[in-house]
Order: sequence, then structure tokens, then C-alpha cells
Amino acid sequence: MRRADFKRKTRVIVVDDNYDHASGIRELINLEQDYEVIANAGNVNVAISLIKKYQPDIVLMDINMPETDGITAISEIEKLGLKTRIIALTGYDEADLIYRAMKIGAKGYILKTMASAQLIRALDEVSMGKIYLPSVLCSKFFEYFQAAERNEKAYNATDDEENLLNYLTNREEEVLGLLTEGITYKGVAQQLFISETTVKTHVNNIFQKLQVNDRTQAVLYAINKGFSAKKKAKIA
Amino acid sequence: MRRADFKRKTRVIVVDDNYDHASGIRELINLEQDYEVIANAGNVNVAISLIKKYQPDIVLMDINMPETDGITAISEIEKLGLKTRIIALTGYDEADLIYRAMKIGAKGYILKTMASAQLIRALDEVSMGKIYLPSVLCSKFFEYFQAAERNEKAYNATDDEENLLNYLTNREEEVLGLLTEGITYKGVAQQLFISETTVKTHVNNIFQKLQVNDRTQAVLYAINKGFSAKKKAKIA
DNA sequence: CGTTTTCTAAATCTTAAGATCTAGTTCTTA
DNA sequence: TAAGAACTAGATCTTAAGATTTAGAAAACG
Repeated sequence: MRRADFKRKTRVIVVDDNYDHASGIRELINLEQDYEVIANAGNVNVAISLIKKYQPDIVLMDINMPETDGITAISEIEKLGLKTRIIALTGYDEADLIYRAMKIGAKGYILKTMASAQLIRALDEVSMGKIYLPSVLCSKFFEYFQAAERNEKAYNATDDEENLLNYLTNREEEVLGLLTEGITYKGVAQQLFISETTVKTHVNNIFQKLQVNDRTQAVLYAINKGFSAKKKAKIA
Repeated sequence: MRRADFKRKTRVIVVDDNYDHASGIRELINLEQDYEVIANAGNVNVAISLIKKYQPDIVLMDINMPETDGITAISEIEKLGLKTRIIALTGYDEADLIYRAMKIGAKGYILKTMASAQLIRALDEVSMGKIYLPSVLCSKFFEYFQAAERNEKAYNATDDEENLLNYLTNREEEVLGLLTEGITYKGVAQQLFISETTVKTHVNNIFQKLQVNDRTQAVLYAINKGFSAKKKAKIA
């Protein structure tokens, strides 16, 4: 008696607006002894209520659907907080779709054009709690991911030149740090154990260095340039 | 005459503080006809100057090094803006290291314990401009990536309840929007074509609704809650 | 139709904020 | 050792900010 005979089958729901395609997948999966397709859904709303009802182990979600897009659907399903794992399914290997799907919590991504063996492998991997992303798609993902990170950086690319924060002294940074917490002169003075007039001196110097006119502008400048009130803990 | 005879070999620099290990890799790579190790570096500083000098096609970077860590090193190298591609190398498959390395631009990630064939495959893939991440590491990456995204969401999950911004009227939102640009009462009055005293009234109401004492705190609150000065264009 | 918001605005008052100048101490560095 | 930068702080002055009260007009609402 084999082990598998004891095991409950892994329950799958297929979401695809193309009925023929959904049926194809269903048959394919039902050939496997470890899996059973317990329902099909032609649109997102039906899918979500079915998922709520049956709480399947895995959802195969077609992303290229009219009406509500599949990405939003994944997001909705993830919000339910079930143990259900989602595998995304598309016709094309668009980098941004792969990125977005994985970002919001898909556990796998496969193309419809891929061999059926890939689908089964994806089910195997994902049902074991792993991520399944074929290397071609993995590459696509990282192209997009790294480009996104580069843009993020470029946006905050305040690092070297033209970052007026670099001209601040340590003490001025400390003071600015407190300003970015919305503290008054008096409060800053108390926290740093210096007089209020000293704080004013520092703040005025900060204004000049940052080329701003008041504390709000200074705080905004600091935040936009990624000032993080670091260096606070200074072991004397 | 084979095509490969014409091709310039792909130039590799190995960065590893363990000399024996670096030598091992060097020999391994030099067995391949398509690759040549043009230099070794035992620490990050040497590595960077060598990379600047030779501009290799690929850098094999050990992450587990004393002194400067390899992650920072990758970051530094990426900043140079060369066409050099970096493959990270570690002894263990720590998810956060994989995540951080890939995030800052590594094109591949392999473990020292992996077979030498993997190393060569990584070189092949990466030199062709692709990403190389073995499926085990790919899974690790996504574990971390998706967890990070979930936390990001949870952090901004200030949306509904307890977001005092929701109590603001349209006009108040407009005024706050201008405050978050560091504009004075007078400036706001001019932009909205209302009197300065009216602006003061609005601002005071904003303070009360947001439970803050001054404009800096109001701006900070707004920014932290994801206020984006939307709804600005209001077609009358 | 009366009531409640919302937007407007004036008057008055207090104080925190910001500008400017001077100056002493300490520490670094050429 | 002299020069400069950094941190400190007092004095003085101006103005922008913020608090508070009152109130009219228009729109929304029940």
C-alpha cells in the first residue's frame, strides 16, 4: 500500500475566462493522482466566492482576463488570509506582470505555452510550500525588479552632489533630526541640554546651508533627500 | 576554424578573502576556453581599483568577508556604472543576503558548496546578459521579497481607521497640500485667492482635526499617512 | 423650512520663530 | 603656534505663526 493512498488529494481551483482552456487544464490535472480540480471559475467574482467557500490548496489564476484583471484578483485573494497558494498563468512573459504578480504574493508563474509537465511541476513545488518560477521568467522578473530599484535610487539620487545635507555639521544634523519630529526650539534645547538661543543659532545655520526660509521647508528638504535621523546614538 | 577562436575571452575578476578558495575558482575557470581570470582581489578596496582599471566582464564577489561587507562592495561597483556584471558568492543560503544582493544589482547568486558546473553555468548565463539564480536560491529570494512586501503593506495600513486626514474638508485638504510644500500663509492665500485670515482659520481647524500644534507637525502627519496632495486639479 | 457644514473673513492677542551681531571655548589642522 | 571650524550663548528686534472669538453667505441635509 503506497503512501499516496493515504494522502488527501491537493485541491485546485482553476480561474480562466476561456472555458476550453480551463477544461483542458482541468483534465490535465485530474490525470494526476495527487491533484483534483474541485471547481472552475470564469471570472474573478465567482472565483473569490468559490475560494472563500472551498479554501482550496492552490488556485491557478489566469492573468489576462477582461473586466477585473487577474493581478487585482490575486491581491483580493491574498487579503483573505487563507493558506491558499496562487499560481499565475499568462500567455506572454511580460516582465511587469510577472513582477506585480510575485510582488503581491503569487507563489508561482507559468506560461500557457509551456509544456504540461511544467504545470505539474509548478503544482508539485508550490504545494510543497516552495516558489516556482521557470528560469526564463525568473530572468524577466529580475530585469524588472532591478530596473525598479534603480529608478527608486535615481529618484532619491540625492546621494552625492547637490545634497545640501552633506554640508551640515554633526550637531546640525542632530538638531535637524529633532526638527523632523516636529519639536520646538525649547524642546530641542531640553533634549540636547543646550540653551534655546544656541538651538536658534544652529537652526539658522541649517536654513542657510539648506537654502530654505523656515523649519517646514527644512524638514521637507530633509525628508525628500532621504534624511533619516541616523547617527543619533553617539556613544560619547 | 571554430567561431570561438575569434571570440575574445570573457574576462573575470575573483574577489575572495580566502586565497585558497580564490585560487581554486581561478583554476576552475581557466579550464574553460571561453573565460579567463584576469585578477584576484583579497579585499574590497583592492577589488574596486582593479575593477576600475580592467573593467572586467564579470566579477565573482564573495559576500562573507570581514571588514567591508560584500553587499556594500556590490553597491559601490554598481555605482561606477560599468558594464561589469556581478555574481555573488556565499557559503550559506541566507534569504536576506540573497535579497539584498539581487536588489542592488547582482546578476547571479551561487553557493560555494554548489558543483563547479553551476559556477560555469552561472558565468554562461550572466555573460549572455541573463540572470542566474538556482531555483533553491530563487525560492529563498521570494520568501524574503514577499515577506518584505507584506510588511511594507502592513506599515502603510493606516488607510482606514484612525487616519485623521479623513476628517478634513476639501478646502482643508487643499490648504494642507500647500503647507506640505512649505508655503506661508500669505502664499497660500494668494494661490487660493482667499484672505490670509481665512487661511489661518483653515489651518487652525486642520491642527485641531489632526491633533497637532503647528504646521511642521501637520506636514509630518500628512506625509506619514501618505497624503499626496491629490485632488489638486479640481475642474470647476 | 430650519439646521448643520463649509467656506469665508475680521479683530485681537500672545508667543514661537527667525534674523543678525557679537563673542567665548574647544578642537583640529596646516 | 596661528587659523579655522564647530559648538556654545547672550542680546535685540521683526514678523510670521498660532489661538480665539465672532459672524456672514452659500450649500447640503433631514
